[in-house]
Amino acid sequence: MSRSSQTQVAVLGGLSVEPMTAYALREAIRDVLGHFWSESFGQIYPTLQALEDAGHVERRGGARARSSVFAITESGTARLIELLNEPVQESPPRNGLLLRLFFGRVLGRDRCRELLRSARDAASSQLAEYERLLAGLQAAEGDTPDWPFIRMTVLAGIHHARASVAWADECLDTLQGEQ
Amino acid sequence: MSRSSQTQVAVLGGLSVEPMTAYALREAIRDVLGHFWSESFGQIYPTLQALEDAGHVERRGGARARSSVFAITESGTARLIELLNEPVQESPPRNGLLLRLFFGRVLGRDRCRELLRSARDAASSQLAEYERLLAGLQAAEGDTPDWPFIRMTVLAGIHHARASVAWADECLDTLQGEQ
DNA sequence: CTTGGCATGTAAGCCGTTACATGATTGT
DNA sequence: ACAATCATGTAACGGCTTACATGCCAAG
Repeated sequence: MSRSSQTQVAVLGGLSVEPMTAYALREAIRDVLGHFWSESFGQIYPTLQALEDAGHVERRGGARARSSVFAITESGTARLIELLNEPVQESPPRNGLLLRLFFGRVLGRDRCRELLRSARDAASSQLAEYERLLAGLQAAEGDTPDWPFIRMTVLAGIHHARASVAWADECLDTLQGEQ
Repeated sequence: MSRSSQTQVAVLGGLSVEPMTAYALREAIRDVLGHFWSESFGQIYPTLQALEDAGHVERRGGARARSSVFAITESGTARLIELLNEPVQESPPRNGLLLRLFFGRVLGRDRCRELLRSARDAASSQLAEYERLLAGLQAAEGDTPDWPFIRMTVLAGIHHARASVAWADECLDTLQGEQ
């Protein structure tokens, strides 16, 4: 599954919740999927265009009028289901923090401690943010059929943030006091 | 810090351990950094060339002879330290599994369960692999100055794999029995 | 009447993967 | 001899980000 078809998932999925303008879609992707997904601005418009050409979305309102709203069509829904069923393909790992720590001998223990502390702090505040988000979303969406699925994505963030905090603490322990 | 300078980190860091051929470097990056970093084939050669032009590495053996070994120079070591000290820049998140689960209402509960089970299995076997790796590396590298840092990178894998297993289990619980 | 936010796109350019092309060496 | 592996590159293509370009509308 190429990157562009994953963009189609985000776009069709967004429109499957409700019809909206390209601009609103862009904001929705950033604000709602932002924890685990990103699409750059320059991808969304061409993808919408391609989906319109293929008949998977339709444009309501003049072609260049302000606020032309896109809606998913029946064939678009079928396409979305098809794409969702394609195998998940992971992108190659590229963790800049671990790359630096791996060469910690060269970087120096002190600087490694700094990196770990800031990673710990970042994960810790992210954890707090996810927990707030979970409570907020439960209040807002707790009754919708989407809720159990939305909850999973936030839970993933919580679990990973906790793991990052525990990992950084353990690493800081091993670097403590030595040298 | 652009991607290409992160490639330079991997290349210079690899050569800081010991001089080697481009081919060996490629394998080292894949096998040793593979858990958290990847470089494609077509990046390593041009990067080595650029580093040679800049005087950060030197080529020992004929320009096109077999087994021309690259070694890091003094200025290369300085450059590596400089690069390691640049701020870590995260790549934008793109988690295909969460993207699918988010639209779980469309994908269907059964298929979501399958995705979660296979994610759980993958994380679980990865966890076992990391634990084996940790033991193996401790035996092989336990006495070197690099060991504490190598250990951190494997620990990160262990913590995250455990988090993934716990998360998937929790999600499967919430999907169980309903509907 | 002007600032800021809504809205829609295009284009340049980097980054990176993959496929292709070539040949040497080593083991069988 | 031949296959596998070591070894070194190039080039095309695609994905994605960023910067640019344009204009409407509402509020102050």
